[in-house]
Amino acid sequence: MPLAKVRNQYHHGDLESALVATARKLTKRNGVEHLSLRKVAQEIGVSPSATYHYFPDRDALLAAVGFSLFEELADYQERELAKIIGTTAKAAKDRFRSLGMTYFEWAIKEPHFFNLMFSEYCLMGPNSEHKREDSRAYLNLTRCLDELVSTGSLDERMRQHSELLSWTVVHGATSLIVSGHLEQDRYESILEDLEFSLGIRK
Amino acid sequence: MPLAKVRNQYHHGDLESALVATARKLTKRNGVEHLSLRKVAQEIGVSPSATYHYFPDRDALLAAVGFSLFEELADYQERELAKIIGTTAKAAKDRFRSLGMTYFEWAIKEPHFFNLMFSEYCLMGPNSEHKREDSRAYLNLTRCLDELVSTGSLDERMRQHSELLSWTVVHGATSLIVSGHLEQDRYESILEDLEFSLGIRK
DNA sequence: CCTTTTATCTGAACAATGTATAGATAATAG
DNA sequence: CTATTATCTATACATTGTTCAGATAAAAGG
Repeated sequence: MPLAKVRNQYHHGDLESALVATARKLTKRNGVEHLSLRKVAQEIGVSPSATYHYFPDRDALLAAVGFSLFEELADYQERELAKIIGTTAKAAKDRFRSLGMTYFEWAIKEPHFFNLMFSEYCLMGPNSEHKREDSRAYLNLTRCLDELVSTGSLDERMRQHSELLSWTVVHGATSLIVSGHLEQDRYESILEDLEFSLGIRK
Repeated sequence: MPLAKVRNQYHHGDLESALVATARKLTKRNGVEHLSLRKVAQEIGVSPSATYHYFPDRDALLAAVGFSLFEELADYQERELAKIIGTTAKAAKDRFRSLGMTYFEWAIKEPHFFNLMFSEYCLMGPNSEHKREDSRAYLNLTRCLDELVSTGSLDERMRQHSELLSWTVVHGATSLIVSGHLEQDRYESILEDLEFSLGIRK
């Protein structure tokens, strides 16, 4: 049974994970466009050609990193969501706010990650297995909106409009701020504008 | 007086414009990450080093292309806006809808352009001369919202919330669709959701 | 245990890239 | 007509992604 052994001079043990992890680290530091396959291999202590046993090319490695980041983001959101307990209207509103804030904070903390996720390396084709409907982040949003309705904070007629609206506002504001087109301190007020327009009053 | 002469074997005449134009063409075809400085020079018929008299590096050329695209987008939006004449409430609503649709259509027609504009090549620092407030696109939006208010289609209390909300929804939905996270045919209904939540009824 | 097979990695090579530097050429100014 | 300046070329270098033949180790079969 192949144990995850430490570096063995020739056989690495778990090179695939090491490639993704190291590519993640270097992307975090220098951004997508400056990630070098050779540097990744060098950092691990392996020859450049070794990578081609696990990824057909550089793009595929970056895509693997990118898609794993969606999971990381969802993990982070769910951790923060879990901190808000209760079934009151206030708790539901806090959770809605939290979903918007965590998306933004996560992107601001690591803008290179955010750029990778929505770059041409992580394009989601029509047959992609990573789609919106399956995504945990989107599921969390729909659940949160349902809570708002059931606690009387969101009008039922607004419910169907609020789903894509919330998502696009949160993503759009984050994208604009990360790319420098919008000041960072505007974000929270945009969330308030969203809640206001959806009829979620304090 | 130096006329814009045709290729003169040695001196080009207007190499700077040619560089931007050719980089634009190749980016449109192959995307940002596959743009090669040498290919740009070759296409023009000039040596690779010649480019460094006008741009310090590849990133600067791409930034020049990117920033010029913001002007192109605004041009397109204004051309379409000019087709809708009149000061009625319906005209104002049509213009609002047009602003959202043209942003999206422009991005869908040339996704490589859209990706460049909001990539790390076109980062807007705090001292950037290309900022939101100056931007024509944003000015058109504010004017359009003022029209909606003055024609009685938008509540004054909603006016202040609608500015950033409209912008982030339009940009966010476009970004998500371009990156494949959202189906293209959802866009128009998102605009309708936005109008509904802002209280702009038909 | 030994041998064969398979998975994993290395080494060397290739073309293409961004970029720096020195020098050539043409336009301009005196 | 000469000197100066702007513009471009030629050459070179390190780095990149990628390929391929072969080396090495692990697994499988006897």
